[in-house]
Amino acid sequence: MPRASTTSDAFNAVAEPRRREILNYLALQERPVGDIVLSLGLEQPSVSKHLRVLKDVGLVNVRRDGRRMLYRTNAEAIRPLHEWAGTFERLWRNQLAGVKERAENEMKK
Amino acid sequence: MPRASTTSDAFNAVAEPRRREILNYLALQERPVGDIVLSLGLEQPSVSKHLRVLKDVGLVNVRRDGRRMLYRTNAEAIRPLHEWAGTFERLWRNQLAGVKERAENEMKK
DNA sequence: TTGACATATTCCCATATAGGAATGTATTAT
DNA sequence: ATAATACATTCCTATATGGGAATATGTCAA
Repeated sequence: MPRASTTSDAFNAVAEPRRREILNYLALQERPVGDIVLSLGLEQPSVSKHLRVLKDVGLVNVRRDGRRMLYRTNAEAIRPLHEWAGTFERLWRNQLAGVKERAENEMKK
Repeated sequence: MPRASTTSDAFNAVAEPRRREILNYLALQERPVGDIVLSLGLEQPSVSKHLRVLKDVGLVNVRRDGRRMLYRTNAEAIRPLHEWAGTFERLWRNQLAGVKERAENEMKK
């Protein structure tokens, strides 16, 4: 069995660095495809394909404006990721505290 | 060019659902491989392979205990994910506020 | 209508999977 | 030394991928 499809969920979709860049870029304003192409320096078909994946998992919304398509990040779809990662927050705080404490004890010697 | 390797970074590594389950399971205590096999109901080689990926990207730590290997989640390595997703937090808050407001305006009509 | 513009899709290909089965390696017990 | 235990690795295969190139689709302008 190969890897799960990139369109199977947000986790798989954002595994690709360019798609994360696109989401960053589209976070604050909706933008036409051409702007993404220019700003991120990717080929147009490549951008369209990435947008397709992002749209399929609901990470971006689209609307037509004349002959342009305006895309925008749907932040809500990123939330599950943030929440899953957030369940470990306590742990890294404690782990860091432990490291710090050990370092301080080391100083006292 | 195919997809980036699962071991290329934490984002790719956690795209696989079973690996997220393993990280959840190993979050609070270190555990031997056999426990993971029993608890998650996966085949042993499969678990070993997933652990290899997680170890390669630093998402778990290992130590030997006799003939067992004790694995534990390294929460610190999950942080970048949490932080990247967190940059969108404002947005989904605003977007939700917008939805709520629109709904309330609708009620007033 | 024809052409230009903006975006999407298709085709081709090398590559990295995840699972299953089988086997290898390290460590302890007898 | 030998067996048993606990993991790790290898081999196999079907499949989804991302990039490049070419082409298709849709919309506006003249």
